[in-house]
Amino acid sequence: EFVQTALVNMYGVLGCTNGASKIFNRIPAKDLVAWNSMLAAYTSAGQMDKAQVSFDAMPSKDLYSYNVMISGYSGIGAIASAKSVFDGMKVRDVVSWNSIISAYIRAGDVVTARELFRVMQVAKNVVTWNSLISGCLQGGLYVEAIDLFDEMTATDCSPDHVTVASALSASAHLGSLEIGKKVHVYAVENGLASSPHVSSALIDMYAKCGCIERSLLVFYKSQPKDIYSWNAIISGLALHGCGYSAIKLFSQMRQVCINPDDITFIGLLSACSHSGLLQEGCKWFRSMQEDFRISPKLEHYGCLVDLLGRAGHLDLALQLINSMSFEPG
RNA sequence: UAGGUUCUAGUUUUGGU
Repeated sequence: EFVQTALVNMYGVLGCTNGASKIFNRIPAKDLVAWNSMLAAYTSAGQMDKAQVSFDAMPSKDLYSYNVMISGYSGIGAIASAKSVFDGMKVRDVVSWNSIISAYIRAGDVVTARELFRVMQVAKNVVTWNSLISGCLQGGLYVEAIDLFDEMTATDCSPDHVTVASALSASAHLGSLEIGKKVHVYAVENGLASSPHVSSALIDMYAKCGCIERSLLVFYKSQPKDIYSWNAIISGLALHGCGYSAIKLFSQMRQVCINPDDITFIGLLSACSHSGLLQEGCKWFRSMQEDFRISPKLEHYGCLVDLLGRAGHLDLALQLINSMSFEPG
């Protein structure tokens, strides 16, 4: 029974709801956890019709069942359905509150998320705080994100690496080296500075706050360097007009077998653009498609149009725009 | 001996869209 439930979960994680339901149907005595696992498989695949049918058919439900439904509806942007599941609960735990708060955040409604955060009757945990802080970031409310970080440090719920990465991102958007440094100090003092999320956020923060030297320092010290860190330093060098350094790091990245993604090329192309490297930019734009099989997105075209325009080739820039297979955003 | 299931996250072009 435990084994079969584990299989249902495995199929669920893989997004294979057919496999999950086959296993589920073969379980002779389905307990509540098995039902919840089947529900989770449907909700994480976004199949809310099937999830709702299972939910209604369940012989009994617990907090997990309701919470899974809230996050499922949240995931497909059905905020009204998420709310009605939440409202239908007699007892709610912190995960229920976190799920409904995230639902409003995903819907872009930070106002309601903030209200729920303030009135919730169960103790907040680190996810509650992180959810609202991340909502503020998505809504461009960077000062509020930092205020929440400060408020959180005064509670008995300590920030974790997710919180710190978010606070660093807020500092970066504000361009405030002073705030960013404070968050960095907090991270070091609390043993959170070596997480990959925090490392890349530090690299980004120092670069955006005008301090490319510190950004490079963090980059070289960080271990292991994941694609987020590589992308952050390449974009950072681009921002500072260090085109050749960006290209150099790009080739180092490939030497250590990190595969560039579409974000890497936005950084690389913008580096070429900021440094006026016309030939290089065109070369990498082609290479991106031919060697890396990455089809250009709006941002890549934007970089290249900018590059061509700055070099005085407005005719070629226009030609490129006309060659796009989709309408400019 | 209470176990398998639920919530948050860092990198993104165009100097002031």
